[in-house]
Amino acid sequence: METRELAYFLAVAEELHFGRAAERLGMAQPPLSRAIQKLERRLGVPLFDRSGRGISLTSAGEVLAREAATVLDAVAAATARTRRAGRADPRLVVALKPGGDGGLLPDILEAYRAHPDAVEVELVLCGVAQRAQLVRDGTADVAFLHIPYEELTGFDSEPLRVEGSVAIVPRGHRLAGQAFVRVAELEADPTPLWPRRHADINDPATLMQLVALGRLIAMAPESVTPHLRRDLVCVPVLDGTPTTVVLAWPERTRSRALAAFVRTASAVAERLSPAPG
Amino acid sequence: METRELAYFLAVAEELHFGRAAERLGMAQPPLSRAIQKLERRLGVPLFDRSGRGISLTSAGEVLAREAATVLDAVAAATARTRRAGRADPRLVVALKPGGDGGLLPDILEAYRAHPDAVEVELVLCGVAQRAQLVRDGTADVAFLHIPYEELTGFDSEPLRVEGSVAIVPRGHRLAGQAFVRVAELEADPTPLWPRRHADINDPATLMQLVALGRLIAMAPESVTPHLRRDLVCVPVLDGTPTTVVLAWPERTRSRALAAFVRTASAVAERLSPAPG
DNA sequence: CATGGGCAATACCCTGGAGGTATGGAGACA
DNA sequence: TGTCTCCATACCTCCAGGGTATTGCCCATG
Repeated sequence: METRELAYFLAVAEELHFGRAAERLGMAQPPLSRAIQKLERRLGVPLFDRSGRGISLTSAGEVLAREAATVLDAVAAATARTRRAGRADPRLVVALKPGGDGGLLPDILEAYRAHPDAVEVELVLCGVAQRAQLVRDGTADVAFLHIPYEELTGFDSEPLRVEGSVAIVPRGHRLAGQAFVRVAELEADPTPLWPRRHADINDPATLMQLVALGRLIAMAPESVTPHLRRDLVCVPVLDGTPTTVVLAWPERTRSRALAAFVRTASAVAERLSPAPG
Repeated sequence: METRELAYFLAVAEELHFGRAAERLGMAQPPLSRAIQKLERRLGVPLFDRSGRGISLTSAGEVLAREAATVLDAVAAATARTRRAGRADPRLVVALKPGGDGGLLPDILEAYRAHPDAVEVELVLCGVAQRAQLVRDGTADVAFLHIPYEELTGFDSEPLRVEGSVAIVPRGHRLAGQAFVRVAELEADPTPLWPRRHADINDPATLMQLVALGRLIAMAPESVTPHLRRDLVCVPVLDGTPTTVVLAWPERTRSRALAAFVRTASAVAERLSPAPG
């Protein structure tokens, strides 16, 4: 099976219409029909039900749609990773969201620089959704992810640090003076608790603004504390879900530079915090 | 990048010789050379060092070799899974080694049969090395694996049961009467302890024969006990590494039949043992 | 029931590129 | 320096993948 055929198939599977799929692929409909027929003949299995008006995926077709997407992702990642490995200056691309390193990054970078296998480190600061994607598609080598907020499917990983939860409230807030709170207290408050009820806010600045205005109370890993606006304060949440900061990289990857980075990061995390993972 | 090109590249990367690679691929050397050149041009990156006598992989080439293997495995798996999904009678193929189900399989099968999404279950009994491979390459849907003896890389999994370790010794052995032993005692014994020092024995019959002859002491999960030869006995190892029996299936897979099987197995395991995972 | 429209399949042609053969050319080693 | 090895280049062939024109089938609609 050639990747071209898989791309053709996936286009038809998504459009469920040979004509539109062909247009999307920049080709005519008949060769596309033939390519799919050929694929079906080779696999010995029908992929589409063509019963009159419109087509639909057979169960085999549904399986192949999934698999084809996997393969095409892997091919795209292979291209990106190979290209990057071929650049003259070897670099390690690290993806993280601002403040998403649990405060460990400066020490990790300093310790890593001393390592014999170390290469230049490039930091990519990005939003929450892109981070894992950047590693999956080969743009980045490794990312700081937060469990349980992000999926580790398809990654190898190394836990670095476990963080407790804090509630973020305006400086003058009723809870601001307390030594700690519990989740139940926060939920009892008339102010909505993020991310329990407002999972659709993805921009931290917006979120913090809403907190400052008293429209929300936010819960976050304790490492956000140093980066917080001055008009907000943190209160530890005793029974909040702990967050684990992990380094995640693609399975089967084992460049010396990456291995050194992971080992350094792990050592730094262990040195800086009593109980890592 | 077409899969054909990746296969070509991988052949050359493995042989490190265009002539031999071409022979292996059943083609002439010049078109192979050209195909690789084209690939290098498209990627914008040299994949081989061609400095006189012999060739070698560049660092980009090493990356692509890994990635190409991943892609080709994914393509092979896609073919196998699609073909199997297209067969008239839907089946769930379960791979396990004899006795590798932790004694759970009969109950799981019985419970599964009652499930609305259940399909015919086909059991593939196989050796330890093939089990994960069968799932990876799409021949099987799901396998019973043993942690930490087997890698879960690339799989989703569900832990079913945690088992203690037992030492296997001949019936008349010095340790046979004891209520339990510790690893240190076993290591102190002049008889070599498997798998610590004899990891190269893969055939259980051979292994058991060696144990019966007093040439080895074997450590294994406790669920081997019912299948043991009558001339051997088990002694619990108090501080032996516990084994977790898990169900493992390919990431991103979610057929109804498989989901039903996993959920059933998990429920059965929870019912039969106090503390699963 | 007849007709028209939408859409995939078929028929037929054409071109680019994959593959083959012959040969060149650059190191390595005697 | 000559020769051997092995990859690259030159040149040719042919087929597979792509295009255009058309048919065939199903369904909707009057």
